[in-house]
Amino acid sequence: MNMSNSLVWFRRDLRAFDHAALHRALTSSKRVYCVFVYDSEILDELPRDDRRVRFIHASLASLDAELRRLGGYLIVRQGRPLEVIPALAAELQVDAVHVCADYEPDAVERDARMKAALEAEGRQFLSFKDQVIFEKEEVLTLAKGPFSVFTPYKNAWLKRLAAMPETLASYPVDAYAHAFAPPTLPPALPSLEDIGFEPGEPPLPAGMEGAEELFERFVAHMADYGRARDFPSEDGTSRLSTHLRFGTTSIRHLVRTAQQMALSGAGGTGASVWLSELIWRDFYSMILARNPQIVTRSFKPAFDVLAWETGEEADAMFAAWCEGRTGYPLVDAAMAQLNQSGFMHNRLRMVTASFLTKDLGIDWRRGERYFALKLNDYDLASNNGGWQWAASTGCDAQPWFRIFNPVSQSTRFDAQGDFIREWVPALARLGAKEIHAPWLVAGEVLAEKGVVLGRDYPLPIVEHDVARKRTLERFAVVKKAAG
DNA sequence: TGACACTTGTG
DNA sequence: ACAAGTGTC
Repeated sequence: MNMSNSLVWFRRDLRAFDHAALHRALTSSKRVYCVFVYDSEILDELPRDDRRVRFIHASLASLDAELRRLGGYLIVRQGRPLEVIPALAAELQVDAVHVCADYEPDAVERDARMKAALEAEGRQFLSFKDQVIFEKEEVLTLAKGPFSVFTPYKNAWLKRLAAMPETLASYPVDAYAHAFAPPTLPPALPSLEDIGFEPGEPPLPAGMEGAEELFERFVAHMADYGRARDFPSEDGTSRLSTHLRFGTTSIRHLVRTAQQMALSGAGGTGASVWLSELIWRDFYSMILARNPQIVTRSFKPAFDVLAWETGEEADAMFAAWCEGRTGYPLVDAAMAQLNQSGFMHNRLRMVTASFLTKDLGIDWRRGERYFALKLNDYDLASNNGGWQWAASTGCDAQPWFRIFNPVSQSTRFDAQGDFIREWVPALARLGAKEIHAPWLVAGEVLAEKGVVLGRDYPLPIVEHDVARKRTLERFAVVKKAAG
């Protein structure tokens, strides 16, 4: 016992099991307090019906309930963390503030300032790896350098994990629960209204129970994941991204399960395909941690010379993309899914990102910001990585001359048109033959099914084959510089 | 974690 | 015609 009082500051780790900071605090202190701060600087920017705030709010209730079951409780404050945390640390007379490390550039800077502020008052700021399996220095090339291509990174990652299986060990909480500072008052978490938001339900099952419910359902379908994950109408993905974003589940728990299922054969090939997706998450986290400039610049600097479309017409095109009015049914269905639910299937993130950057010639940063505003699972590292991948400006990017055809993506991955019909009601009566490219269908046939293009559904705002040629020209200027 | 233009091979 | 294969962007 080297400390009397400790404070665990929860950020994107909203759970009370397998938790690095909580485990360390409980095993090193006599009394452990827990706090979450609604960061007013972040909240002020959000719409009053923000789905993620609802998710956080519901997840905090789950976290507080579990902490109380264990004998502790959650303190919830609102304000600027750099003011709230040091003040609370002084009020509770803690020796240390424990956190799980956050690798986003803004968080890294905030935590550095927090550490300085706390140390100036004689307190420690202790940060622990929790939200990734391997941090940026842990998976390196033979020459001890960074990877920038996924496949060799993945191979080295798997090798490293095989050499250090203890990396997946849980950080137990319940066995050390005696160290929780007991609650002095009954639960009194702030309501959504209290923090200035409209009341409402979270967009998906929230909290630790929500994560486990989704995971159990997914595990039962793991064997088919490799195939089903590519078809947006099948709902074959885990849907755990939001839980990974807010730490209502544990990455070690997920990787452990995926690995066991892959080794035992219980998950077919699906388990190892899904494990790859979890490795992508570590990969992009590492890429961002090592290259914080990619938030605003291309990973490959040569691509910063690209002349993206700007001006009024581009703005109108961008608005049409945001609102799902491009005239390409799969793109519009995907944007409707995003706008109405806060989720977008991964296949469609690629399709819509390719459409914005390669068909409309609009800067990937504008699309990245729009996704940041809308996605429940928004994670800077993965979102930036995905956008730069699609725009061909990133590490391990698709070659710039690979341009998705929005119609063939539609016929391949939504062959029957089921996904489009679900999200674009105007096209609900069209058959599989007509729905992918309605502008190619005779007007009388469309009219029979209640569709007049330009009235009930837009004409395409751009011709794909023309746009494709423009994009090849746009990128030709960096052809030599970037290989 | 493509698509396209163009070729050759089949009928 | 049209599938299948190949080089190119």
